[in-house]
Amino acid sequence: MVGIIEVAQRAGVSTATVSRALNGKSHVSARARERVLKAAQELGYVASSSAYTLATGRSRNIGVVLPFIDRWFFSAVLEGVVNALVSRGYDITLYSLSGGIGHRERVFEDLVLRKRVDGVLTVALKLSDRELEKLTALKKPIVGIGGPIPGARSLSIDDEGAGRLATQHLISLGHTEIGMIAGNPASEMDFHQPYLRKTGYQEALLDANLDFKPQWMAEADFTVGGGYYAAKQMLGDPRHNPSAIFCASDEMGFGAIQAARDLGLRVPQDISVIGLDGHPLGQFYGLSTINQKTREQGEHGANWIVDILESDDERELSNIEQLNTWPIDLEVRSSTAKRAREE
Amino acid sequence: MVGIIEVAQRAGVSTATVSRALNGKSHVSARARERVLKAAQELGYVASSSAYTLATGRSRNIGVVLPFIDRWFFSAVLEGVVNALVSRGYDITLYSLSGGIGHRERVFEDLVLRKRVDGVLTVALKLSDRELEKLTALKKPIVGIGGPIPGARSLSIDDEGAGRLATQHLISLGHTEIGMIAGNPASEMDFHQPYLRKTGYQEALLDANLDFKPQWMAEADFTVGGGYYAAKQMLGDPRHNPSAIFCASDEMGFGAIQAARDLGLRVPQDISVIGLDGHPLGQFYGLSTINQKTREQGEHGANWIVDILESDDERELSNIEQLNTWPIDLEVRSSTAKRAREE
DNA sequence: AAGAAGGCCGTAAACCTTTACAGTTTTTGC
DNA sequence: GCAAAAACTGTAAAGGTTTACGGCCTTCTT
Repeated sequence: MVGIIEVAQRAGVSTATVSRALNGKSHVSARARERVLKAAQELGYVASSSAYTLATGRSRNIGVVLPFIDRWFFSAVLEGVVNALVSRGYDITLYSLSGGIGHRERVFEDLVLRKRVDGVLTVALKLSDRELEKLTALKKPIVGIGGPIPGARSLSIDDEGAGRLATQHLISLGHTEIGMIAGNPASEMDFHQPYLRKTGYQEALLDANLDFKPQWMAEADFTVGGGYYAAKQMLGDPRHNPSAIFCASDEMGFGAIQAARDLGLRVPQDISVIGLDGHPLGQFYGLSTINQKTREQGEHGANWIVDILESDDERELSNIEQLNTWPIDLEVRSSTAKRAREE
Repeated sequence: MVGIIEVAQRAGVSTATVSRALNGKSHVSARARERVLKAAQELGYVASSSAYTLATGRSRNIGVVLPFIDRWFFSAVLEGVVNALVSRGYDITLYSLSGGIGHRERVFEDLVLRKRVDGVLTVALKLSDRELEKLTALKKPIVGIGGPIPGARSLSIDDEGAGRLATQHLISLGHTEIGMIAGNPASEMDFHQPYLRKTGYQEALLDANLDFKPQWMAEADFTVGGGYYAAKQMLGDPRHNPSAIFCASDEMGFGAIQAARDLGLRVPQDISVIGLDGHPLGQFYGLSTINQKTREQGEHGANWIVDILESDDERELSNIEQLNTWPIDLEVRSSTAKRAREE
């Protein structure tokens, strides 16, 4: 195994100089630097990261912990995170909590803490006091994506505002009987996004002095199938079917569109549907949506935590934002249109 | 920061004993072990992983490199990999190549090699000779999922056989005009799955003495939208529209079903569709498919590489399989049925 | 031309653990 | 009860890097 000593010998300098040259530090003459670089290149030398970490206390590694991986939202965030971190020269260590009970505790106690990572990025997780305490005790920066973390920095959309905006879009098209397919408790993330989105919907109705009927509120599990089933029940009942539906996720929106079609309803002539996410399939289905630019959220969160890590200066650090409400876009496509139903 | 020395002092033993006790080695008395465990618990001690790695040369960390993360196949594999590795006490370092050119080289040269990982798991990647050489030179085990790697162990389905089986299923239902939506070169993975699946399809037709028309072969990019567009062209042409279609991915199958419906064709009465993947949405769409049990592939690959790492014995090592063809299941749902078209 | 300043460079300590080896205690067999 | 074997324990080296500190050499100023 080729180590720093071999490089030093070949370049005719000391190991200290090699280290300085390779890490781009100053106090190295141009000539020495060049020789070191050449020697390292020839020997194919790369510094051992464990030795580096041991000596410096930094691992250039961020722990990312998610509840699931194979659901669209999470994999999209992760994609953004990975790209941003690689560009900035950081590794990522991945933890998923989907392995069941016990898993979670193990992740936080054992794995994250062993000085393995410089910082932690959580996605849609509410940390327990104990977990938060452990993390802050180690002075590791934490950034949460997808919900506020008390006592730590976090980045998320305004779920309530998003629900309101989606509903207002439907109202602005003249709809007065507006249904919603919200999340159900079983699928609740740690942050109660479902609840917040529902609140936004209700507020928008209230503001517009519109009726609200309990039959216009259904719950589903954020999946296409769940949305399909819920929409079918709601739209299939001739006594009080709405003329528009707001779905708390795009995937449920896809299901709702399908349900409408299967019931012989045309979208958007007979029924308008709006989702919330910005799922790539939305374009295919023509689903109007609130785009929360998921991948960019991941990128931003990742850059943010690196900014924190690399600002040694205390003053500089305090310039870094503490809380970030991520902007959302209303994207109107072909699944929403002016209300056409005769009274 | 509490280190092994503090634990040793508190337990009244040497650091060597602490290390042995904590790592479950033998040659420690029950009494000493107990005291060490207690002291460690009280102090909240966890060993520094970098020091551990430096001393032992093992990192208990597997590098996983994928071309993309936010596509279904890859995130499903990843989910399986993560679960399996966490259960076995390994961390995972994630590398995605989706960041563009240059990225890939950097990943292999810089990151993977720095003794950061004990082994490498690649998904749907064909390693270049140089990359393979680097890796094997370091004696790091490599396992590839989703295609054979010459000179390394790998795990994949028989893509050709899968294509044949899907086609045979359609033939067995009496179909004689069978189309295929294959992958296009732009979306080709490193392993030419698209090509292999196409070959299987053609062989099945040949075996059954069935006609093949060029109009029955379309290419798409593995997405729902791509499948939709391709199917619409194929099914919309009254001169030679097939009565069944095999799609090289489930997502294209979803698109094909949608295209058929939009053309007024009933699935499966007018047109049968079969996919290949085992995508969770398949159940919703009633899509018949070849299930390749993606997540389990990930789990298996992960366990495999850990088995290799933990078999110190040479003989034991040789008992570990070298190549694995992953079994597939034909899952017949409601999108395929007996040919009903009159001649 | 001498002194000062500052840029370079090397030595060696520090980072924290594991483990070979040697030394000590306990157990076992007779 | 004794010798031999086994089990346990401690000391210290090793693992590969970074970096504080001090010394040396240039270069510039006056």
